[in-house]
Amino acid sequence: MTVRTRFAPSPTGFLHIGGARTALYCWLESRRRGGQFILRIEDTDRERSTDVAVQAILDGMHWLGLDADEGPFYQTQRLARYKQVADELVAAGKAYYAYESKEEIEAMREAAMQAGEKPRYNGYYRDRNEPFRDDPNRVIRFRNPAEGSVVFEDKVKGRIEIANSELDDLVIFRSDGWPTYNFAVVVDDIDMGVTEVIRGDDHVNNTPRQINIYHALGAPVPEFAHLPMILDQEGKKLSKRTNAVSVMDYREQGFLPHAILNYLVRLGWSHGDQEIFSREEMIALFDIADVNKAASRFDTEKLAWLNQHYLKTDEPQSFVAEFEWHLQRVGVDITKGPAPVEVIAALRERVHTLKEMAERAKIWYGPITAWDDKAVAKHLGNASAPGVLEAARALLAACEWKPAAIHQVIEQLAVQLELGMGKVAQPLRVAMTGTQVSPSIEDTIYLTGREEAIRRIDAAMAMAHA
RNA sequence: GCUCCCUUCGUCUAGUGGCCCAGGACACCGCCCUCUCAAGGCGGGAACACGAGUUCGAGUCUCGUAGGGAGCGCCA
Repeated sequence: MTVRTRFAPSPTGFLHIGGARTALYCWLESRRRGGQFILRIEDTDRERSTDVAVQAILDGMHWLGLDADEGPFYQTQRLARYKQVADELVAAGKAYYAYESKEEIEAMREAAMQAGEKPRYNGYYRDRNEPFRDDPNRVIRFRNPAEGSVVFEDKVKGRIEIANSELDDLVIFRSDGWPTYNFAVVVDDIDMGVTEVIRGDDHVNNTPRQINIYHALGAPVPEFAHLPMILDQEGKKLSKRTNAVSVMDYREQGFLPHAILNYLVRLGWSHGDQEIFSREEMIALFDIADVNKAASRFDTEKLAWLNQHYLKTDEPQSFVAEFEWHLQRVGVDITKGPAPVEVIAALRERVHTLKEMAERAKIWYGPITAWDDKAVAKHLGNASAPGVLEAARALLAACEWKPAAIHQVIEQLAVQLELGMGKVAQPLRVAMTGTQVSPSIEDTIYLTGREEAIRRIDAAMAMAHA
């Protein structure tokens, strides 16, 4: 039987980083084993599900390149099927109607807590054999086995056993006519032939209940793998308030999708000492059974390192489009400056993100907007600066406009004026950028363009004399 | 409260009884290189939560303690 995994988010928010890792692992597991990856939107919570969130999740998945083989399926479109299965369960005596109000249930829970027990349903209607009646409080509850225990071998956590006496008769159909999560997932996973259920470990405690439903339905139980949580830098639960949680936030911060994937694949999983994984390597080497049991923290510094690694080793062509997206976001008109690929070549070793790259590229697409006083004083205010600028102006007006040729001009200048490279390059750097930090001087000048470079030297000469 | 789960450098991790006075990576510090900033090279500090056991031998097995997390919904 072929392996089928599924990613089943509920559309109540954006695709967050933990969900992205779950999706990645599902995707990798299906890819390595030659199976299928299914996307299913769990939108039975009519109160909180939104179309905006559905779109955000789809966009996030697409941006990461985690394309599904099947779906997206929507649970809201499968209502008739859930009803049918629930009715079968009731007919077979494996589920029953119950009529307590929410308030009554709440009171029941509190009473149980008082008595030092788990808060749960007391089973009032379990053996009452109450027939269907039209009642606003009517729900369908699953008749959970009273005896024995449920045991399963989790591919991440290992053997897990929970006594049925710990489980109560959960609601599988709400009074509003919609199925609950625990029921809908099982019906869907059976119908969709899911063989590997890979999800967050906040679902571990639901698994025994679901296994009981599989049994009641006479369906084969899939394999389970529960992934530990991803915590923030402080070891706290990731929260929208203090962390970037949406994968699209990471896009805005200038991270490459592949860097995020590489970071995520190593968070909780490893292959010896290897840190860098191409898409193909991930697929070939990843195994859900090798995932760690413990929660891990999200370390933006390491993500930044990976991002830079890909920035400086990937073919610039492969991410120019993404870079141009960032250039536009910082208000750059890319027709008014150098080709973005050339900017990438100059900056890729000096920044960690595309956002940073775009910020620093601004100086080549428009006038210098700010002068660093210290830089001006130090490098334009010294004795040799005017001579350097003047000589450079003359040579740059005539040389071939290529970084290598410009480099020669600078060197020639240093020899001619009997100055160190620093004395020659720094005044020019300040002239080109208004600051004392930039890529190599020849790249900086080259990207500025001849006309503009000369204009900036003129401006700098005025400042040097003043 | 009850149930389930987790615990190796600051962080991500290697490690499946001897190869470990614990390896790699990020971060940090130092040196080198150098037109600035980076990148790169070299080097450094830094961990088996604790306590009992089992064993000739334990980071690795068992039990306990402590700490952390998740769940206990007509949310997913």
